[in-house]
Amino acid sequence: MTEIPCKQCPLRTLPLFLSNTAQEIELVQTLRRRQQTLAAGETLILEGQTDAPLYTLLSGWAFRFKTLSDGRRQILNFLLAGDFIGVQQKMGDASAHGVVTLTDSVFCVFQRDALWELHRQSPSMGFNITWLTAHEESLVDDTLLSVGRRSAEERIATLLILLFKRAAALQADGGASGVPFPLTQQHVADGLGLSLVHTNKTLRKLERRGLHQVLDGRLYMRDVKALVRLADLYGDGRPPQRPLV
Amino acid sequence: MTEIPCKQCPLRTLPLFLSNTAQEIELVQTLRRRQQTLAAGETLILEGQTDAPLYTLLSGWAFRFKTLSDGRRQILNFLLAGDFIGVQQKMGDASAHGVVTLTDSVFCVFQRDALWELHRQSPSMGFNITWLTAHEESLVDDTLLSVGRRSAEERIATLLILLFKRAAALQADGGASGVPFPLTQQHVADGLGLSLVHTNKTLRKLERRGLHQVLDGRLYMRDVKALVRLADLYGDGRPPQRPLV
DNA sequence: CGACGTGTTGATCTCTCTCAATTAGAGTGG
DNA sequence: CCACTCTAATTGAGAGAGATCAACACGTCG
Repeated sequence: MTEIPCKQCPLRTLPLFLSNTAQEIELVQTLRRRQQTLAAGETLILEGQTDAPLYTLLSGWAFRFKTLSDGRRQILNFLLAGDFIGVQQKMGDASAHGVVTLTDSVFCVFQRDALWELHRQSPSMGFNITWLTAHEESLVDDTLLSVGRRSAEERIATLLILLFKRAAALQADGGASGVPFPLTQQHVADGLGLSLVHTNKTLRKLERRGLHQVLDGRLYMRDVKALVRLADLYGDGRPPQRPLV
Repeated sequence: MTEIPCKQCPLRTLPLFLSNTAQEIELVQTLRRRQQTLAAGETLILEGQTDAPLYTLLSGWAFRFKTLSDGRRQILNFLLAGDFIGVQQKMGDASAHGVVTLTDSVFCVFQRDALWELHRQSPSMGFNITWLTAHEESLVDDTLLSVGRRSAEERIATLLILLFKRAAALQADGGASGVPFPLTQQHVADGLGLSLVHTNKTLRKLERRGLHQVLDGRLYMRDVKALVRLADLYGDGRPPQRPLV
């Protein structure tokens, strides 16, 4: 597979991403070491691995996770094209989480001090990385709210909506034809702190109620209103309604 | 209350914090607008508030949280001296979470574009902020693992250990005399996705078993080994033991 | 002194987990 | 083409961790 130069990175043309100056793109190109292709289900970063480099997910889906010693696994968040991987660890540190692909994926691999060089040579990109990191945290915040305080039904509705939104933003039709849904029910369970069996039953219940449909590896939203109501998500920016008492 | 110049910031002398050049301190001083004092239980940032500035917690305890419209609350993480607050929101954005104090607290308030100025004028401090942000995310990751996959006992053990560690790092004796513990059981419950009643029962169980003690607003660790075993926390860097089958 | 916030405990109730079994592809090898 | 194996999805049944409901104790405070 031939490597695509940063200048022609397919992600750059998406409306989701900021446009950069030619200089900035050149800088990124300098720091990029190579591309790495992984098949579905393969491990990019081992939990506890030291000296993992900085990656960017160029295409495909993956997820970050942590496990307990008896094997219980919690998926921390799902990674889609454009996401950073490995900002967390200080050089020399053990990675606090593993990363595994959900689909065949391509990653851009950066030299280990890329994060610092990026800050040093382009404060504006450094600022963006801080912001992206903070934004990723807010995704984990959302999941924590779900797992801590939402019922199984509500959690699943929330996950479907949020994943759909993210995936839809990456495709031209904005999700009209559904979005890829490469997760198994085990992934959904591990992402929401539920058991596999209960995840299955809840997923089926919502599907039978006509709220959504997973078909052939794609997710279709059939009743967004009902899902949003279930998830108790409020439109961007509007403050949550507090209880009247 | 007189304001302390950054040069004499009490946090700077703690071993936990990086030393900065005189220039960097001068820069921070420039961007700092004022100090703000809040009593225990007061709100620093309202959920959904727009244009919240950037803060730093100079002294005291606080927490970030999100709520559902029916009042269910999830505490995302606890904030101790030295923590940043408000890196998440892009300017103009609504804050995705609220911040409330647990004790009387003092915050440093920065002008809204401080984050950008810091990056622009000191890439090295910008880099540190990225790292701190990533580190805060990893705290949320830890909590998500707890809430998603640990039992009530395990969650509480985990929380006690992690809070103790953070608080102990801020005091001279390293926690030998216990650490402040300004949380009510409701806070513990909201931080761990448990009900108040079950939190109480579990807390009492661990206390009766001699694992810890909460006395007069301070937390004492009585059997760290047992707590660590319960929490399934492994020492820094050692990879988790995977199940043998 | 009554109101309120916090902690405590007992008694149910229920949501979700665990255990068990079945079905439906997809891939492999003979 | 047909067993055979594996993974993922599905469904039923029973069990249990944790939620909810209800009281009460204690200290603080106006």
